Amino acid sequence: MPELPEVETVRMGLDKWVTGRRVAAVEVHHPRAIRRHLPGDAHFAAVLAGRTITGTRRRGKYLWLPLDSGDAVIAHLGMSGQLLMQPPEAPDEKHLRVRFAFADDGPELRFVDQRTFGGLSVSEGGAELPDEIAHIARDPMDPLFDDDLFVERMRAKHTEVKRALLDQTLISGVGNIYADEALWRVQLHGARPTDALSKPVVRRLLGHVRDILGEAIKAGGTSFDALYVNVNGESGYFDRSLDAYGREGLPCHRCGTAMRREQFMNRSSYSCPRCQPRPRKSLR
DNA sequence: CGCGCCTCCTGTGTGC
DNA sequence: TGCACACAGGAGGCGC
Repeated sequence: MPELPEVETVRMGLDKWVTGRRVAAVEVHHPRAIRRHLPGDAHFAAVLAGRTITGTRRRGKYLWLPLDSGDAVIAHLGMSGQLLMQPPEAPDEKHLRVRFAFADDGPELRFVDQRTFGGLSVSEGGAELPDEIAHIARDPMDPLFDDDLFVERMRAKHTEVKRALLDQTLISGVGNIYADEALWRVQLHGARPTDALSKPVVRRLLGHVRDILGEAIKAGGTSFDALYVNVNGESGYFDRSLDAYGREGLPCHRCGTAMRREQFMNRSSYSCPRCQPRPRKSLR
């Protein structure tokens, strides 16, 4: 369940392995792994062959590899995607979707994805910022993220605060886990209407989001099972310090009340019934 | 146009 | 033991 910290961990791990290397050949093992590429898999592989990767970039949960052609390879890990560096002789993973072999015959880059919610695509001229992800907001770790604009935009929305946190066009990089963690810290129930939140509360919420993402990057990303593994093959361990996510029935780390789980947006939300009371009036 | 629901996908865990 | 089903959930697409 990679969110921003996990994707950043992958990006950092990948950077030293792929930057400056020339792609020799790309094999697509599963058509669904290539997204939004109408010319097809063969074309995808053809435009990448012979290109040199010039770096690694990220916005929110999206990752891209700028190429010397000015194009870029976009990657989204979805639920279970992994980007692994493997020696060419290593046996294929069960869910290997795409293989990048390099001209130097060194370690391969492999995209492995069990649930195929993730995918790769080529962005023409997208080395700086792919058009395909231009609609994704800057993430709060981006030096150019505009705090005032975020506060203004959130308060202008007519929705619930957790929905807003998960809206990647408002703020990117936050997923279900870190949204619950930030809401726990600021002591808000996720169903609280955004337009009724004060500026200081939204500002504090943003501060917690930023803190949590930063802490998780430091810890190397969260993981709950073997699905998420960073580029070096190590699982993250931030889950040891979670206060809300996955803690149904366990005592709140602040007041000791048993944490609750609710269905929200077709997924689980965890909160403290005492510190995060449900709003009296839900929307509509 | 804003908002919110549906769907895609497969391995794991649970209950009968 | 085996089957059925819930669950994990990011984000594009679409309906209201």
